[in-house]
Amino acid sequence: MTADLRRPLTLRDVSEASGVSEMTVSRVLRGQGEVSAQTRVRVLEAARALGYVPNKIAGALASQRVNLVAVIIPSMSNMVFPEVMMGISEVLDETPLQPVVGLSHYKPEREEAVLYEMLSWRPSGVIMAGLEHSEASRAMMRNAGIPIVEIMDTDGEPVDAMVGISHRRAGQEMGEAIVQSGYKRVAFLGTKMPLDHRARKRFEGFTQALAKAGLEVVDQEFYSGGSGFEKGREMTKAVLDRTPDVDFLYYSNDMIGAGGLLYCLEMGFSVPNRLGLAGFNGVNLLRGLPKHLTTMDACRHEIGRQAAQIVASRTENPKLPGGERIILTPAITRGDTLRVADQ
Amino acid sequence: MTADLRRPLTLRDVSEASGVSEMTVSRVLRGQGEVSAQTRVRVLEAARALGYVPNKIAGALASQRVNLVAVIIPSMSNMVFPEVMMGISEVLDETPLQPVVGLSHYKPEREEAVLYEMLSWRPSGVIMAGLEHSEASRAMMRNAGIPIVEIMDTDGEPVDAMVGISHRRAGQEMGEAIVQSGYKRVAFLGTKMPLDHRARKRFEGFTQALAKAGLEVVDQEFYSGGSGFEKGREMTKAVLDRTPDVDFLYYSNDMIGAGGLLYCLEMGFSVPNRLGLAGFNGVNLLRGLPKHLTTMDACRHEIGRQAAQIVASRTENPKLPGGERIILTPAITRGDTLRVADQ
DNA sequence: ATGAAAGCGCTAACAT
DNA sequence: ATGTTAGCGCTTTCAT
Repeated sequence: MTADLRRPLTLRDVSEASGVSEMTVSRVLRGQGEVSAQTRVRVLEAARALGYVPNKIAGALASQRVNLVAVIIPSMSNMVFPEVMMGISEVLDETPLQPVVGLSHYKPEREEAVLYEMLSWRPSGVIMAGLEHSEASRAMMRNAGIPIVEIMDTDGEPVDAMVGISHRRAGQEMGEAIVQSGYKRVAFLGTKMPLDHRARKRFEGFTQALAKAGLEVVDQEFYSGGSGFEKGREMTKAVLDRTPDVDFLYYSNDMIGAGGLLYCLEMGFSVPNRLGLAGFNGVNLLRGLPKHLTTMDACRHEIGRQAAQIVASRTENPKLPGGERIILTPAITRGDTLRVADQ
Repeated sequence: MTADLRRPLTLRDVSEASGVSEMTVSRVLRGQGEVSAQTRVRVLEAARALGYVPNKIAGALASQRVNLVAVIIPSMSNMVFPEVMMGISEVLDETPLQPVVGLSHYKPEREEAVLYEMLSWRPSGVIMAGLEHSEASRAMMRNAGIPIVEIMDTDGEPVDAMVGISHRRAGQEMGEAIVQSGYKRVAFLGTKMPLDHRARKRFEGFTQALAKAGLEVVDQEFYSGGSGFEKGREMTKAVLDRTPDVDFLYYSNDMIGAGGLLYCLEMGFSVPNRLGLAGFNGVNLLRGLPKHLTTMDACRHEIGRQAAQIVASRTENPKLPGGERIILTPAITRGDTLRVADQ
């Protein structure tokens, strides 16, 4: 059935096989324009028989339309971005748009290279994690002439639209909850800040909330590299050895928080009375630990949905004004590792 | 600096701004062909000043070359594929090739649609998870005229190249190790089989190994949906309630295995003496649990590297024969949840 | 309802 | 070292 030439098939091949003009074949294959039922069938059969796969490169060049949305995120391996992706996919699945993912590995220069590469394919929109980018990246986004949505973080100025939560506020709220619960000797455990702006902002909001209550972080421990349980254990041990009278551990993500929690339970600490813990992210993978870690949902799924929705709407109706600002409000999941407020 | 027209910039704009022909501008921007240092500088400056981003669509159409590698995997959310992706990226980063990921969500019809979509962009190669595909998918891959590498699994016939491990053999070896250790009443906990061919093959190899020792699986429990600790706990509880005298639990992945392990320890079972456990995958995220789960490394990183290497080599040298078959051999990580052989 | 011509923005191949 | 010409495989636009 399949003609075996060592040349990719073109519309012309389908046209010849079906005896219908290239133009009409194109119309059938795109399901666009008036075509008689009869010719439609002839074309479809010929295309299937030949095993024709349209060349979107030529199509895109001719139509000046590319149904791709560039999604640029730091990493896929830490459980937060896959959930954002799901939200994006859910919404784009209802449209002709398709997400294409690029990874920056938290490096601005890599982010810039990925952005350049993706823009060179002329996507319909860009969804980009974070608000901190190289000046060149910002310039590219400003000049791209397509919807740009910066996601996750809202503490700063987007190039165009933004969807996210205030990480400063998130840190603040957790700090306040901890103060409310009567903890006094609080430690922070997290990623090395320069690498992760959102963690830094949470830390800033957090220390600010403590300061309001006259408290300071009594110890801190930073790491870089993948976050697993073991990292959480090690860091927790380090803090507890160094500062035995600490009474609260605030982790910059749930994964290290969970590792820390397991360590504390093993060491026989009474959680949350002698020692409280909290993480960040609401990783539901972790439900099933001996105790539920207190955490805060970062609204990742909803962020993905809203960002995709903005790109979809603006693609469908390019006259829309742009500059959307959607600030979601995360809530604390109290879990079992923060004692109830003591007044 | 940046000219502000509402039309995407073209090579011609850079050509006019620099007073150099389009062709030479193209050569400079691609770093190809002899160009005097002087004109190179003029072109580069003009391009940067304008904020020109090349149009790869036009470039690809003209050159008939697309430096994209289609990677089609079931999902990103279960920790096994991100590691494969890292292996792929590591190798492709040394080449002009770029991975583009598509997700099948374990559905053959979705896989087919994603493949069609990706092939329509005329990638340089395809890396596809698994050996089981719809007939139409196999036909597309056969006719694509580019390197096709099927990964993860080697129990079957690939369209072109394959890189992976034998999951049947992996199940067998774990079964043999369990028998060796003297366990007699073994249960299996895993995904619903039709959804996951590799889990099914492990199960088949596993039961076969038990059968050789005159044993049968005494209970089994299946689930669908995301694998988290909680699923593992629930399934484990179900099995232990139903079959209290079970002495070994074999899980189809480490995530549910870890949930099960936590449950067993909480319930006070003596692990690995009264009750042994094993998982599959070697998720190093999980190091840091109270006990190391016995598991088997699926060589995911190496699979990614080798697959990418095949695509890279064949892209660089299209005359290579193809049909590569790379079968990796996973090893058991004994951990703390399988008692030592008792002869 | 169908077709013919022109051209999308680049690069291969061939001048010079 | 640089320029010219002719497409790449489609879709847009305009005829019929």
